[in-house]
Amino acid sequence: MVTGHPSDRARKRAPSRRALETRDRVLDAAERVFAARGFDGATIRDIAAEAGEPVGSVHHHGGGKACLFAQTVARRAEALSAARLAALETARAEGPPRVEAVVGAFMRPFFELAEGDRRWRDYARLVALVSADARWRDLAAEWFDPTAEVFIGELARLTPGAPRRAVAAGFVFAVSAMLALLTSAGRIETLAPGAADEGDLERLIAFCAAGLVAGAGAGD
Amino acid sequence: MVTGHPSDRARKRAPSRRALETRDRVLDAAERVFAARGFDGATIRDIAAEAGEPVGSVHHHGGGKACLFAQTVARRAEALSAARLAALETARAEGPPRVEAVVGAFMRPFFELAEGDRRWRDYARLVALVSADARWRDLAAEWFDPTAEVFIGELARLTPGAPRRAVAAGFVFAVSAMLALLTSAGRIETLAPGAADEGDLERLIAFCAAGLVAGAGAGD
DNA sequence: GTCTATATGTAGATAGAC
DNA sequence: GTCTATCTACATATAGAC
Repeated sequence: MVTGHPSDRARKRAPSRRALETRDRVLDAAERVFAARGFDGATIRDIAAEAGEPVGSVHHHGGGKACLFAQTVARRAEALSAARLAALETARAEGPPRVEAVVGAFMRPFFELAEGDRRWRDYARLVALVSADARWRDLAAEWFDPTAEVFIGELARLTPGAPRRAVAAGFVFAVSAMLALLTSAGRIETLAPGAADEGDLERLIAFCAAGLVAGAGAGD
Repeated sequence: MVTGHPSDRARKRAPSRRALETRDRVLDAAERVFAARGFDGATIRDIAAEAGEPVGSVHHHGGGKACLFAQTVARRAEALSAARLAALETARAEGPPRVEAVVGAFMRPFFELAEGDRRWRDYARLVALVSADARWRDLAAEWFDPTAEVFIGELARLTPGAPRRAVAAGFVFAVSAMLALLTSAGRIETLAPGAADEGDLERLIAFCAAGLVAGAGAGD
């Protein structure tokens, strides 16, 4: 799958400010449309209309549909990783953290970013798409696996004796649960009508922390 | 989204045996192709080629793409629910079961069906697609929610004092983790290279059971 | 860099012979 | 019921004027 923008190879000069704004508008629109309709369900035309740009402009700045998708995923990945790693450092500052604090360091930054910012909620849907679709495995490996390794390593240190496979499995389960809450809180509402959603994040963290501890000793 | 087959309204007579076989071949092919490429990524032509049928035949038996998808989801839903409810009855036979037994009754039947049967593994991908995409909410509500209600009710009985919202949230987290393992065990392999996958199901059940108990008291 | 126009392929659906 | 041929729409992508 081609994901490199053509201009990466032969960029002649720095783009103008207006060009950068256009590029941002295109990426913002792509983020919304990919989040709403998935990769195959989205069309360049949808994105162009959403951005208020002509179709050709989306191609020019995006470098093709797959490359455009890859760019939207990459754009916020570093900020997300940085926030998570900073939270982990904070948790580690006073000696070995508890499992719950490590899980919180991974999850809370994403929810804080998503709270009140539609763009990060849309981005969460992109992350869920990438995680669920083997076609984007390379993208996931590039942008998400390094941080995952750090957290898995930290969790392994806190659950001595647990095989790495058990910790990795628990981490994958936890990420799935996190993405479910980030992208479809409505599903919980359907099964528990009328209740408020305050506290779901705390429930998620408690769920995953307890699960990681219990899973570390199971299945061997 | 239209999901009713035209012949539902004016079926003149029972279909011949050959027609039924054709219909089954079409549904089998649709299941494979939808599982591999998603709803938007799949095409009627892919399905026709996979089934060894002409394109028109797929339209005739499927009643359109959306209806065909709905049929593939519906086809195995009752068998899955029945297996789960039977397992729950077995667990309940000797007094109140433990949370872990209830989680196992929900999850084990699906893994047992998927083990060694590619069609059920493909079906798991369809279930994951339906769960993640709001567009299929009605389909999920029709085929999966009733069983979910039964299990949530049982779990609520076993965690007295927990608000229903907490139990429902835990159930959604557990289902997400289950679908992650059913549909992309390879993701665990990436993060824990070389290790075998024996025991992941036990880890999943331990993870979710502990998470449900811990989540029941959190977030309030 | 931007935008119009267009090239080329393929999608879902259907009509009508057999 | 089956299968061929076709309709209509829209997809991605690009060429080239400005």
